[in-house]
Formats: sequence, C-alpha cells, structure tokens
Amino acid sequence: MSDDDTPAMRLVHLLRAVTVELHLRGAEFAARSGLHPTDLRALIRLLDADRAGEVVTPGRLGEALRLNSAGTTALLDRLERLGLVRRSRDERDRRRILLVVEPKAVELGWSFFGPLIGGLVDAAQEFTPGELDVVRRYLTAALDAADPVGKGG
Amino acid sequence: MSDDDTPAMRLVHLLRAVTVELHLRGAEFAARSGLHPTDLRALIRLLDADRAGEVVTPGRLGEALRLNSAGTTALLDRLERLGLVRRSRDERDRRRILLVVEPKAVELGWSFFGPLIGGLVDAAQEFTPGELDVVRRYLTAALDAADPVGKGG
DNA sequence: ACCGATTATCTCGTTCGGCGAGAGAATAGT
DNA sequence: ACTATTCTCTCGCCGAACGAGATAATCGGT
Repeated sequence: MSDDDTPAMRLVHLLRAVTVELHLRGAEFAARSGLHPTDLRALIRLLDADRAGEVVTPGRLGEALRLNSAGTTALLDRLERLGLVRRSRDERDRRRILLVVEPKAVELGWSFFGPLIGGLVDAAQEFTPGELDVVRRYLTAALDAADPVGKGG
Repeated sequence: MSDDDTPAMRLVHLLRAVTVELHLRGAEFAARSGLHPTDLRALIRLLDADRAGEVVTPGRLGEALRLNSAGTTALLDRLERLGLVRRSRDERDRRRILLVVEPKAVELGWSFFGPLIGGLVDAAQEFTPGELDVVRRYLTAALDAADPVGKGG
C-alpha cells in the first residue's frame, strides 16, 4: 500500500503474507476434507471451546461465525452429517441445544493443525527465550492494533 | 490444540488470533463496502500487482484466488460494476484482457488498510530496531513453516 | 397455576457466488 | 491454410446464507 520500506512496514507485509498463507492452507484442507470454509471455521471454534471446557450452543456458534440462525442450522446439519458434532438437549434449559464435539472432529483438527503447529514450534527452536518474548510482545501489540475495540467490547 | 503452555505454543495461538482478527476486519469492511469476501481478496491482489507494476489478466487473477474462469468473469463483472476495475483489451495479444485498477479502488484500499497499517506501525514504535529484526526473523520462519513448498514452487 | 413476554432453535422460500461444460475469438506452429 | 492451443465468456445448475416467521420451552408478574 505504501512504498515505505521501513522495518515496521516490512513486518506489516510479512504479517499479511502469513495470514494469506494460513488462509490458503485452510481452504485447501477444507476442500480435501469435504468441508466448506465456514465448516472449518466452525470446527476450529468448536475445538477451541472444547479445549477450554466451554459449552457451545448453536446460537453462540452462529454469533461467533456471523451467521444467522438459518445458516447456523444448515451448518450444524452438515457437521452432524459428517459425524463431527452431535446435538444434545440441555436438560437444565430445554430450549437449548448443546453441541458435543465427536472424537472424529478432534482427529480431523489434529490432522490439519498438527503439522502446521509442528512446523511453527520447530521454527521457534532457533530463537532464545528472550527473543521469543520479544515476538510475543510484538504479536500482542499487533493483536491490539488489529482489534481496537478489544475482546471485551 | 495442545495443552502445552510453552512459549512456542503461546506464539502459535497468538499468531492464530492475529490472523482470525485480521480476517474478521476484512469481512466487516467488505460487508460495509458492499463487497463479498472474494471481491476484497481480488482487490488486494489487484492493488498489490498495481503497486508492483505487474500486469494482471482475468486468468492470473482467477488462479491467484482459486476461482475457475466462470467465477472469475462474474467477479470481474461485479468489480467493474462497482467502478473498481476496468477491462482493457491487450493490443499485443488480443485474446487477453488487461485489468486496470481505477483510482476508486486505490482509495477504497487505503480506507481499509490505512488505519490498520497505522496501528501496526505505531505498535512497532515501542520496539528497538534489533527487536523488530527478531520479529522479522520469526515471521519469516513462520511463513516458511506455513508454506513448506515455498513461493518458488 | 395461568398468561404474556422472552429466548432458542428450526423451517420455508429466495438470492446469488461459484462450478462444470463448452462456445467463441485470437494466436502460434507446421 | 489448417490445426492445436490459449484466453475469456455464456449457460445451466448447486448449495451456502439470508429474511421472515413458525414452534417450543422458560421466565416473570399477578
């Protein structure tokens, strides 16, 4: 966007290149697995929640993915048909559906993220703990810059 | 994915959070501008090429976006209708169309990337040149890890 | 205990982005 | 000139996502 070739701008372009690359990887993986891009985003969200022990309902999932209720239902139909997730009535509030992640989804997630994470962890081996902390500080600052409102907003 | 709470894994999660955030920003901007996500990706590609002085044809654009020819034609119809791009016959090889980026597209690009880049550059102010170089090395390594094949094929 | 308001999910009908197949136009090789 | 190749566009279709509204369960006030 700018012809500036400052260190800061180089990082901006690098960061963008990384996001583009990860996006492409995701799209390729989704296509190979018979998933739509949205399905992969949903899978990621569900696995994150599962890992954090959060309970996810269709409403919350749709909100996270910016889908309306009709789209969310269709999405869950697809994921359920693929055996990646299961709908389970909440017995405490019987209006709600709790989404249960099936083992198959965890396996699928690992088959995608495993190699990627492995590569990134290997890459980190080349750096000292102090250097990794510098990177952490930068990425944290970049996250704030990209998300002015903040997660709490 | 892993419960490991090592510095390397923290960076993985941070990097993912940044990409997710940038992705969301893009989707919001696209919706506000009456663009589809694909249209924004196309705009980015076209502006990059414009900046680099590259010549882009529908075929090349479709290849970059992983669209087939029919989808590419529809995409260009949308962008042309919005006045962001213009089709121009290549007089040397009259089978080809050269895509010309209109000033409106450059303005639109800046209105999206400008604030984002500004925030990222500001964030970089807090770091010494040596620290920024550490980040550059890490992101370069991460890019390689995400793209094992490499840009060169 | 009842009734309206609220919340959560699903159904129906529609829109439109993207795909596959193939047509049309220009170029390159023999 | 003839054929193969390259580049773009047209046509018909599929399906993801939307808007509107139906259905079902819970909550609050009386």
